[in-house]
Amino acid sequence: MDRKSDTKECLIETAAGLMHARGINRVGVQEICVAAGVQKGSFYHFFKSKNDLATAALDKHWSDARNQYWRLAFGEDVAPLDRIRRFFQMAYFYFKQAHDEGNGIWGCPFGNAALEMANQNDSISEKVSIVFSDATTFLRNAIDEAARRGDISAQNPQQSAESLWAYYEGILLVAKARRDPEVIRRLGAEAINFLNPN
Amino acid sequence: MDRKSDTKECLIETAAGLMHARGINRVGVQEICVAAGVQKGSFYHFFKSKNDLATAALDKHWSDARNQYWRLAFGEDVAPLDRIRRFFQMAYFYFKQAHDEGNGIWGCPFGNAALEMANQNDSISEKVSIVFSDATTFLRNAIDEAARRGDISAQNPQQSAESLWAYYEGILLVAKARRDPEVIRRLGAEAINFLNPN
DNA sequence: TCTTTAATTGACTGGTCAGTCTACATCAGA
DNA sequence: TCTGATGTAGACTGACCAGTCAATTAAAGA
Repeated sequence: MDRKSDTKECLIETAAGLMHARGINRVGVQEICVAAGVQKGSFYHFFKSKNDLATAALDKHWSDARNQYWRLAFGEDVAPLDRIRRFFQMAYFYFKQAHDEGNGIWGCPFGNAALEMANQNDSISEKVSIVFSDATTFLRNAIDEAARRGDISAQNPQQSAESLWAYYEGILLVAKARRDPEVIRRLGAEAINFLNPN
Repeated sequence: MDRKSDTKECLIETAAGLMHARGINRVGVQEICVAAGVQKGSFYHFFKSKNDLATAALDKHWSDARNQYWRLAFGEDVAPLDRIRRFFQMAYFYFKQAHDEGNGIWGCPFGNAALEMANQNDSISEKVSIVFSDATTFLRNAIDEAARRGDISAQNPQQSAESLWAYYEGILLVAKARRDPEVIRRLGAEAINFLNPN
């Protein structure tokens, strides 16, 4: 069934882009259908609701980010603290490029969705929660390894990882609010201070 | 003109509450009017648009928070680093209480508005930007004083202040996403690590 | 009292949007 | 070739919503 996966995949990709750019609530099903070259009837053949599609779009965002972004940043070719530094640098490059190409700063799709849909849609909130945990684990692993090497003395590695994640989300929020990618570069460089490296 | 200020003020207060709880876009003019006991025509007598009211609501949020919250937290009765600690603790108590009363965790009204209205409404974005700068100044002043006292060695106090603010926004975002006020307590306690106190 | 301005009322407009429904097309397997 | 499942098409429904408008009332100054 090529048609099925084509149409469905196309809807998810289109929605992922539009919803990241403008927010879930501010993109219509009609608009997604037109952009994807799909009729409304087909849309509701594959998805039982718009939130269903939004959840699928978040899934796609995460699997993409995980493979093309996180795995690279946290590759074991450099020391663990450098992986964290690289993660924040890559975030800067990514958003700087998007900004220079004329798109605004869209921020973190999961953070955006969390704020937009909190207390409104459970399946999306759950998805965001899972992504947050998954992301924190990447940071946690690097922190653990850094502690094992003696690069830092981590009293509470899990909490440090959660703190770094919150910091990352905060940086993206401020950068989006100020429409200034340099925020990510400047504040991202401070991230490692959190861990009080030796 | 008592009527004028009464009706207008009532609309602003009602809108501030509803919009904080559910987001600007998800509250209708009609709903605000009903909750405030005001007719639609009166609404548009005082405000030229819904965004106009939203901006006024943010103004009220900030003047309230500034007077009842920030001034208290950053009172000079304690050492500057303790003011920052107190600020994060007060945030925890505030959101914990709201959570226990059955309201969800609504997060920071300015961060919420920033993400919701970014690339959509300039007057709201500008307002948020001003509030962010103002908030950062509170943190900046405390950091400067701490550095003067030798409690910390601040190489770049402005950047440290911005980092702390981003961290605060990130904490509230994660707490809202996870619907867990304890996030604010746990991660808030780490905030001061950023400044590498002596 | 008369006049002008401020405030209020609530029906109405035009538009948007999520989701439905019925009819039709395609295709795989029997 | 027939059949049933899968997918496509797009008009339609009903709800909602921001903003308008003409008519009315209240207050304020001369």
